[in-house]
Amino acid sequence: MKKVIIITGPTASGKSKVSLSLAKKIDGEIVSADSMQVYRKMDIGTAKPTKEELNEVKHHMIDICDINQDYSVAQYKEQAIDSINDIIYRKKTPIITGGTGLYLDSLIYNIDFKQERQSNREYYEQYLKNNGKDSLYNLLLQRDPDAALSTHPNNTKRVIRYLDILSSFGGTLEEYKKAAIGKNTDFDFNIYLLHMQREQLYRRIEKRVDEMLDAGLVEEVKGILNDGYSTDCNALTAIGYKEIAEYLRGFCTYDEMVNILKKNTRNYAKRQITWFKRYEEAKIINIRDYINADDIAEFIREDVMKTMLKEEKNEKVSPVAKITGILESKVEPNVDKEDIKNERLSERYVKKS
RNA sequence: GCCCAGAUAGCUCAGUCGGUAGAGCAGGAGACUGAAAAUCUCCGUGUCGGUGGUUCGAUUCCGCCUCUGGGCA
Repeated sequence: MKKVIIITGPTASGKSKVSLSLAKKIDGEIVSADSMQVYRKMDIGTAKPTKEELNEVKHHMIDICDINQDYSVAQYKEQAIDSINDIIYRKKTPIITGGTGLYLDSLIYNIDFKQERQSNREYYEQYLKNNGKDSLYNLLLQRDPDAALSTHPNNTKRVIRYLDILSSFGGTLEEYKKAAIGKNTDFDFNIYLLHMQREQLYRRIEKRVDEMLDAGLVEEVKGILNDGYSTDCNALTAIGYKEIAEYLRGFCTYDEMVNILKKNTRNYAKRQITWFKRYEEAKIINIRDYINADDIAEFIREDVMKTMLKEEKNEKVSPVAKITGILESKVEPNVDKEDIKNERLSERYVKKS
């Protein structure tokens, strides 16, 4: 199977540097998995790689659409898969880097977004305006009770999405999901998750926000707004852009804006961490065990080589080894769920020897 | 030095006509399949500043002390 490396982690954990270093070591190319770096002109606030870095290593899925375009996972998945195949065809290794969990999922689980015909989102948005969220939720409750119970009436965005799926798909949401997933991908993903102490991460985030502001983030946002883009654009709901737009409109002071921006970034990082906890196959790299990004990249390079060797061996000796492996990994019956999770987390930690 | 107002959750504060307390923010946990940097859910025990007194019982009333504001000298 074709080896694909994924490097992820919360915002400001240093993904870009590590992937850049790794790409140079193994003659790889980087495929961004970031819902905001796809937009042109949004450079500072999305922590996009610099021009020099973009020249040093080939990057994909960056600067591919305009701010007023509505981009989505469906498009991302298709384009990213094309890029990955192209990279492999040219005998190079794809390195997927980014923190947008949904985009990563679309690749890892090979989610098929092609089964829907057309969107009725606007219809349901209008319905919500006219009848309120409870009525909207009742609509979903009638059409697919399980789908309704899997979300909350207040989450109107998701309620609308589910109604939209059901209106164009036919079956239940469960059936829709089954149809979309479950197919094997052509790729063998090695997932690396950058991790650090929460306190340290928050300090890094705050420092990076200051650096972005020093680098002229306010000017960047001002420029975008002067170009006539509406703040309703999807792209401009990004952290950094929405807060500064508010500040420029005079809704808060500069200092208030900075604090809100830092807080929103912290909260975002926390949500990302929650998402990544689901990647049980991921190897967790505690950055405190390494000297710098280069050191982490070197570890990943060696680790990928090791897993490739192991897989080769397994293919010759294998089935038995694989089966015993499964038999040995029984779960103790009366251990707390939380304990199992913590145990798994610690098992997944990889340290430099 | 004197007068006044405070001292309650990490922060800002509410409250208990005396029966050991609760909001907002911050923070934590979680969900997530075509907006995802989006959207949404759940989570509040803290010597109620210290110390003595009154009382069956004090964070609440009274005294003293400490600290912080603000005013007068």
